[in-house]
Amino acid sequence: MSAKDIDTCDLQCIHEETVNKVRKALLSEETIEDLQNLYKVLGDATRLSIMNALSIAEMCVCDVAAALGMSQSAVSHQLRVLKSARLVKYRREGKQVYYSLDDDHISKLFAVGLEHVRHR
Amino acid sequence: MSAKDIDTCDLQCIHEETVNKVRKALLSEETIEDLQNLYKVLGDATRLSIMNALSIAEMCVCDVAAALGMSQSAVSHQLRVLKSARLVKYRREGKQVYYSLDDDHISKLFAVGLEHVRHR
DNA sequence: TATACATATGAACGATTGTTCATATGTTCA
DNA sequence: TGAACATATGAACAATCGTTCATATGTATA
Repeated sequence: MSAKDIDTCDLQCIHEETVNKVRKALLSEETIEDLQNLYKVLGDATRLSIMNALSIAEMCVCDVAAALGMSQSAVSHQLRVLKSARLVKYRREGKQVYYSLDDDHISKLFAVGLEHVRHR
Repeated sequence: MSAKDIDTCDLQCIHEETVNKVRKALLSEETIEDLQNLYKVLGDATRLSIMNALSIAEMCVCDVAAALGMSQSAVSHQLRVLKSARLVKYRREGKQVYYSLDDDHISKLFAVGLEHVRHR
């Protein structure tokens, strides 16, 4: 039974004070979920490559596909995901739609990750 | 045929200069893959919750399980993932193993994400 | 308005991932 | 050394995700 496990654990191993302190200070489930969604979007090589490209220049969908050697469809699908996570923005000009990183804040997200990865 | 598509695209829509410029400036595939792995690890509510908890206090596996209402097994599995991404470190003390965030740099990763999520 | 083209979207398939359950490892203390 | 306990790990199943293929939408131009 899980009740038994928890009890056993409560009695034998847990630092109750720490656990209570931590419990009170935890972020809300909603915030954690938002963070999860953000990082999940960033956790894909295709999307990171797209963001990498857009951090260099504003580009239309076709440009991105050509630069990365991907299909138009795949790029479009992923741009949609990036857009709904507010990581990229777009502007329409005639038939083309030009995408770019949403703001400088996004580059920072990218940069902090890079720092970690390169730090050994 | 994909060759036809690419040609059509090349002739009709691509800004060749931009594409070439971007191609040259792209991060290496290896770097992108490292970034992907990092963010993928962060892109899970359980692991974020664990990191959230550890950012408040160093804790043993049992404490974490109790604080988050999770099974010991699930916590252990995820701590392993966090460990291999160098996001947490541990020290053994008797039967218990105490985990904490690997360094202050990790809190920054967390914080930058939070900023984005909270910014509207 | 009809055609061409850039982009978006829906369905479906294969691959990846997180949990659970069962059990193994490793440490302490009698 | 043997029992108790904290932690780790392996296998397997369900759920989630990214791609492809086919097609729809929307814009410009003849």
